[in-house]
Amino acid sequence: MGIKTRAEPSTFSIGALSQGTGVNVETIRYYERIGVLPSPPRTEGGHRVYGDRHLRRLNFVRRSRELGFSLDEVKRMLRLVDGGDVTCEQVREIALEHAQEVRDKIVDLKRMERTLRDTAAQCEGGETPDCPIIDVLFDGK
Amino acid sequence: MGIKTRAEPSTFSIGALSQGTGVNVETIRYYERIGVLPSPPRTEGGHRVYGDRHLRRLNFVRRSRELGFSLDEVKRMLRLVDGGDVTCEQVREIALEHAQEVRDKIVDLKRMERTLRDTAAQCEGGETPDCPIIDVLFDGK
DNA sequence: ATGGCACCTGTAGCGACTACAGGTTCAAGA
DNA sequence: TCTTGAACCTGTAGTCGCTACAGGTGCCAT
Repeated sequence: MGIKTRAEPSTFSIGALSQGTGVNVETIRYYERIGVLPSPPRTEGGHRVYGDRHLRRLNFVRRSRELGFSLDEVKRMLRLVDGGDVTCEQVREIALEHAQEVRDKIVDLKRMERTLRDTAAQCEGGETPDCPIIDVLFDGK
Repeated sequence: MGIKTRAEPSTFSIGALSQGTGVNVETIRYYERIGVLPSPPRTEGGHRVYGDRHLRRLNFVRRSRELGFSLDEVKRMLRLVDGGDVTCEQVREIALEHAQEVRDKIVDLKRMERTLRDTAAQCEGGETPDCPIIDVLFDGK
């Protein structure tokens, strides 16, 4: 038998994984519970033991979340990756669908902001009890 | 005693109020429970009876929500209105604070959208199992 | 051996609703 | 007047993506 030349893969605790990814410990356990992360092996005493593949996967989840993907979308993408037969097309579809949702949301928020600005502009901000903002909210434009 | 010349104020059911405001029946009851709407009088049998002031108030809530105010912000504004000594300044403060939150949110979403677009652009969308989107999500830029 | 921090499970809370289940009332038609 | 059945009632649980306990155990350094 040959000597093992490859180093043992590094393992770490949930706290270290949290540090390494910036994802909260509670959130990591939550992700496991809802099936976003696989259940890792445990120590005799029941502590979770993670490896590099968990780190990579959790970073995937974190980056996706930062881009506003829902956990459901993340799950769908991970399922494709796990299936092995993931194609660009499938992932691109999810990403483009999501991008459209984001654009729609931006349009919504811009409309809100404009209305807020317009309404507040009518408001002198004095001590008057007659407030145009209140009037608009009560009785519409 | 003189004849009453003013018409009886119109009253309506929760269903009619829902129709009139576009707010779900369940949501109206929810608003009452959390103290955004006052408890209306009831019929003998326990059905809620609403009047014009409820309609006005619910429209206020709906419009505020459409502008993205949280129910807590709505409550604060209504408290000012109810107090009677509402000043423009106080309401304007809430509105401007909220407008800033909306602007921040827009900045966030725009950043997301840009990243999504950039990433998806690298993706030919073919049958290739090597997907740049997946790569970015796993391993960062 | 022991102290104390990190870990464990399970549950409840947030915001803003929505969706039941299982029962009662109301109003219109026969 | 009686009978439908839609609309109403209460109370509870589910949604999403976490976060925050409480009450207990493991791990490691001293």
